[in-house]
Amino acid sequence: MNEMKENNNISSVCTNSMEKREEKKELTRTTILKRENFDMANSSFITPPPATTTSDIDQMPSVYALSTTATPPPPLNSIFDMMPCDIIGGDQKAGSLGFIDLLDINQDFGTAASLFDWFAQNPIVGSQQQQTFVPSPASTLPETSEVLNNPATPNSSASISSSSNEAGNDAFQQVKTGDQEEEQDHDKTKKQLKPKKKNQKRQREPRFAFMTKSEVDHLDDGFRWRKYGQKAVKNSPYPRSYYRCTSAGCGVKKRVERSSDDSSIVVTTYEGQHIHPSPITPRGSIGILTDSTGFGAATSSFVIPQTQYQQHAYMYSSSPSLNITTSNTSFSPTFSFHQRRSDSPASLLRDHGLLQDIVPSQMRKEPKEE
DNA sequence: CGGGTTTGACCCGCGC
DNA sequence: GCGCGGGTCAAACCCG
Repeated sequence: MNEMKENNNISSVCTNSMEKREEKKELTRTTILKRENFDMANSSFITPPPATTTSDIDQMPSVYALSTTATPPPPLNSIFDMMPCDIIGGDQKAGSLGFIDLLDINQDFGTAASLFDWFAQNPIVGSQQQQTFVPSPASTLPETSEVLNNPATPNSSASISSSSNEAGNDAFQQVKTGDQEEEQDHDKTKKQLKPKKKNQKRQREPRFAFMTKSEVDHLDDGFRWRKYGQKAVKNSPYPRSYYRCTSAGCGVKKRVERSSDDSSIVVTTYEGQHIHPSPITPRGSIGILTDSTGFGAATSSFVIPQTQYQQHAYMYSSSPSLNITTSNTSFSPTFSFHQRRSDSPASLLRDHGLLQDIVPSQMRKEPKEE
């Protein structure tokens, strides 16, 4: 109970105190993460090496990578090596993010103004499918990466069907086709539908997770969220918070929790797709921006859980001299906090904090427009 | 008073 | 079948 209280305090501080948020904005680094099977319950995917002072924000940029073996994977050689992004498919055991569906991220996000837009434009690749994750010549974590072990999907945007994740894909399709009402009803009349569920496996929308090095639990991503639940996470001193988009008809949810191993890392999981622009921003506030020039800022912290059996984690220092591959299929997963009210703490964050670190300056100058 | 948060209870799926 | 744990509900509470 006391533990819960403490956790609540953590959460409250982060979500309620604008001043605190503003105060901590500089301590925030955001990362989309790429992971195959991240066991959220165990939160074991990150174990910062002792030698590294993860608490020292100034130490960033840094890269977390994982390996199932005791042998540290080779250093990351290109931006692709730490390309983070995943889609977590539906139809999964709640809470356990095993069998995460990966999306072929070797694609051009250029036409998508937001992750959600991108989702809408690109089919999901099921978990049983292959992912062309990192076309990096310096394939890191070869022994651990299912991505690398799996044959790459030649045409990422082609394959949708998934043996085990059709439910998830279907859910996604529903979103794509504007069939949100069913999902909404599914939520709102859940209890009424219970009898049905006996025969019908619960469908989950694709999920997208990213990790943020931040002391702020609930990052302001431009959308308005209502917290509808909080649960203690097994084997973690930190609770998991559940949020739902407050926009009418929008069933997007997100979960926020801290890594038990590294309290400075926040794992945010989005589920579903917004059917509306951000109430604060003209477009979805989370923007995937194509950056063929690489990470100009190169100061982000990339957390890359790589494997299903994460047992070891290694940290690499990413340097500005990263070998950035500049193919037209490359993209830099960055979070773009678009236009917002100038007096909002988020704007401060954008202007002086996180954004500067994670979004190359040129991209900040001209946000994607449609 | 409306909207957001907290929190205990409940539901459900899964593993044993 | 049972227990566990994640996810959700909803009443109570808080706050501006």
